[in-house]
Amino acid sequence: MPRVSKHQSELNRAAITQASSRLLRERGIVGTSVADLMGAAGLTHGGFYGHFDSKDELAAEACKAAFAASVDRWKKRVAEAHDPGAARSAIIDAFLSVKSRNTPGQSCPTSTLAGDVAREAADAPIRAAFATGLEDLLKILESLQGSGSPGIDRRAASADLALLVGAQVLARATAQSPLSEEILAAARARLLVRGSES
Amino acid sequence: MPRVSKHQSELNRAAITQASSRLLRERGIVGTSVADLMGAAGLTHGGFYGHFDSKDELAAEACKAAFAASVDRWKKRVAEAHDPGAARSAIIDAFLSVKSRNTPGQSCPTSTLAGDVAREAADAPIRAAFATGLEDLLKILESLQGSGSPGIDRRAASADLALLVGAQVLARATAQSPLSEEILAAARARLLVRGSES
DNA sequence: TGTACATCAGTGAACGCGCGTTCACTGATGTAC
DNA sequence: TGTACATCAGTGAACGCGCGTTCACTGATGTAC
Repeated sequence: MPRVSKHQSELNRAAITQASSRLLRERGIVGTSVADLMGAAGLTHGGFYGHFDSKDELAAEACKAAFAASVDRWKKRVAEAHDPGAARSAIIDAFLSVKSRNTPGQSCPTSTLAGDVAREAADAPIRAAFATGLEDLLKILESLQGSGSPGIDRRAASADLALLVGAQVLARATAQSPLSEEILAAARARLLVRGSES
Repeated sequence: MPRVSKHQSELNRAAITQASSRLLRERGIVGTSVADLMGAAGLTHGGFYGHFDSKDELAAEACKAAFAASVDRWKKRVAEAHDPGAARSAIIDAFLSVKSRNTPGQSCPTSTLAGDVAREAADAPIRAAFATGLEDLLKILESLQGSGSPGIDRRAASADLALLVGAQVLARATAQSPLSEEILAAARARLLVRGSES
């Protein structure tokens, strides 16, 4: 059934972006085909280039969407928490949860896409999307540190995020082994000890 | 020139494993073809299945080789250092160096292969190789913590490794941005402050 | 030590398949009157 | 409001290409005598 309404076409584009945001996190950029992405949005592959210039461009859009979802989740946790330290703890607990480890398609793109982005060309559009999204998340984490010094807060946020990402990446790579939950627990312990210190 | 001596054949197999160890870290498992791997070892693709049962099996061998190189490097640093704390610092400095960021093919597989391994099937042979290699590195890091408690040393080593891996993975994904070296420096600072505390 | 020949490491063409991208086509949408 | 028709979102076949794997072949290796 060809020619769909303008409104429906916009919904279709959004469906492609959302489905891609999930699938690319689950299977990686190289591991997912355009036909897979279109199929997950309920469409056939031929219509793809009516919405996007290339797979690379879609990957960047999907990356942006994934970061936007993480930013929303983090901001919601900040709004719901009694104080910055509690918000930071809530973000850490959710990030390092076994549920998050088992559902990469819903999880933070910092952990699920970093390895893919690292192998993209220097001018690949997803690189800019990744760096911008990472900066957004860093700013939120920075606001929850409370050392009194912007420079110290910034460094603390960067180290927090690196520890979160490394733990989840290693936990997923060792998911069949006891090492996996051991690493999540160790990272959580170090992050929360630091949190109560400051 | 067909039929090569038994000795040469063993050298060829080792060359395939070594070249693959580098290429798979640089370009990823899905991003590298069997022809690429054989070509890098100076051979043509047809002979591949005389040495390995499948690309998956080679990937596991290449992963083992990469971990063996890391273990050797870490042990060398331990042997050369005046005390465990200095060895830990030397390992951290090397792991988080810009040189290591820019040469993923020579760097620790924990940071370069974790994302790929996370997407492999539960029974893929590289998963077992990765978990075993990770355990070997953890044991070395554990021996350098010096808290006096094996449980605390173990958790500290796991958190150290997660922070190292996360920082390097994020640094590579943001290599075109100032964020990259900022993250490496923040991780280094947190790890070395902790080191001087204990 | 020298010869005859079976073995088998490596080659390169070929297998079926899926990739990203293009394009002629279809027919409902949406606009001009 | 109703009709005529140009537009264009989506379809599915096709493009050239590279993938992992197989296989008939080659000729140096290595063994049996």
